[in-house]
Amino acid sequence: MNKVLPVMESCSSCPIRHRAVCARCDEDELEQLNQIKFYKTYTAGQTIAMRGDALDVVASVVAGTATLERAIEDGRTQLVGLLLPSDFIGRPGRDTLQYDVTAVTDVTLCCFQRKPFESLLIRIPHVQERLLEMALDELDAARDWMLLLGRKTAREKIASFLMLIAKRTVHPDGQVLGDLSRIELPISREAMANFLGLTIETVSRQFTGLRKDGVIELDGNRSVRIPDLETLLLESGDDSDGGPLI
Amino acid sequence: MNKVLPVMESCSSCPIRHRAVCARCDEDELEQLNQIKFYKTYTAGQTIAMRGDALDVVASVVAGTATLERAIEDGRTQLVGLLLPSDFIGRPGRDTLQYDVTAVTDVTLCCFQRKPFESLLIRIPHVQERLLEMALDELDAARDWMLLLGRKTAREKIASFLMLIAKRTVHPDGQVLGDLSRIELPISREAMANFLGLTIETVSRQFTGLRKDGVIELDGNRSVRIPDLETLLLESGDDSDGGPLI
DNA sequence: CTCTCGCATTGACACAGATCAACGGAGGGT
DNA sequence: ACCCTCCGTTGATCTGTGTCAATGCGAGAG
Repeated sequence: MNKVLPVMESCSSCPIRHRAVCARCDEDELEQLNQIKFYKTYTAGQTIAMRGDALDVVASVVAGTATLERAIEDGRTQLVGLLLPSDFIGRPGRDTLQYDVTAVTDVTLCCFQRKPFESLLIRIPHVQERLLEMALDELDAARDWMLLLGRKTAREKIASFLMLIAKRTVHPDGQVLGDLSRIELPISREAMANFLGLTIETVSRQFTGLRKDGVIELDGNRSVRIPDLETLLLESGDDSDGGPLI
Repeated sequence: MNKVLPVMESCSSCPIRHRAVCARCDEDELEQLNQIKFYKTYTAGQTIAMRGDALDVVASVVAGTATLERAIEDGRTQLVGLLLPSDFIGRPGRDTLQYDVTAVTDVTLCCFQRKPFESLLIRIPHVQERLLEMALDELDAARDWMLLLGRKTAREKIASFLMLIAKRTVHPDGQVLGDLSRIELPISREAMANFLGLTIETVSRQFTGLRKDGVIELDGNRSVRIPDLETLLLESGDDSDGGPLI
């Protein structure tokens, strides 16, 4: 757990700075936020919260990966969100959770009791504004995912997922963490299947297909090298126009 | 267009009351909102806005149905939102649109110039709060739809869609508009297919299937009678536990 | 070192839904 | 009345992905 410390360090100066919630906070406001924050850690596989639970905290992911999922009784499961460092969990103004939250690796959360956090929002309106912006970003992401789930082929789904992970392999402050052409998959084949609306077998087959076609190279199960990001983008079925790749 | 007037009437007292944005507005605040609002109408089939357009207004649907959709170049299209009366279009803080907005029937919008609306938000913070709440509602809806797109069968998708329309066949103030067991489909088979991630042929076949099994009765193409809502819910694959049907 | 256990891969086959194609029926213009 | 067009339905067939089953493989325990 040592390697997460630097991130926690940065977190301690402003608890949810990762997504620039507090970009405009002054010293006094930061101090107020710091007073109500605390850290909590979970081990891989542990349930963080379940659907229907009372939601008395909001939190931001400091380290590790968690999933947000929705299931039907017969076992079918859909991953509706992938929570990577800097992502936000829980909502002011909501008192129950709609989804199951699970730690897929060891996870460190920076938490706030919801009630004090909400009162703070009233005093610091630009944080409220920022929360709306974050919610709208998530809404856009969810809608893009709807296009993927409803209209893309298995191969395009895998390519899109790899692009997503590549894009997220950057530090919150904008710096690229490592070589983009080598990414570490944060989740298992099963979680990917549930994220993409596929089965593990199909996920596996598509990985082999992309490997045989030279689009990706596999190094173990969790490490993927991407010789050419542009080729992968082409495979993802997304519009290639407009804007830089990352 | 005569029949929409009553709704516009109610809208004129508070422009976006439909989703209770202004539930807590006092007379003065309502007056401020009324000063910057105006109405705009579109005819069936007309494009309201396209992806990438500058977004200089926000609006609420007063009458009619519009769709929010995302497409890839090869023609594949996914409907990412269905806009019924009381729904909100456009976002404060965003200046371009991410999706195509199309009127599928004649549509009346109650619009606000975005900039004045945003300045108003600063002066009326509880409206900002309400916007966050609305965004989170939409996020939940989008995530539920992800489960449908990724994991449900064609029959379940159709049943879920019918349940959604049945649920929305209520007046914003909570009163049921008509008999819930008879619903009018607001969109064509093609739009349904794009909403559910299916083809028109499959949509058609599932309708016939549900009709033959006595789950629904069809009266023309756009009118559906539901003898037993509970049966339909069962077909939709949703958890039947918890809460009233509507 | 070997045994196990959990995850991933691969193969054979089945099937839901897509695709291709023909037909029907309502509405609107002339 | 007629035709024409658009939309929906139905049928025949194809195919991508799911299902079932066997095998591989790395990590941790003993």
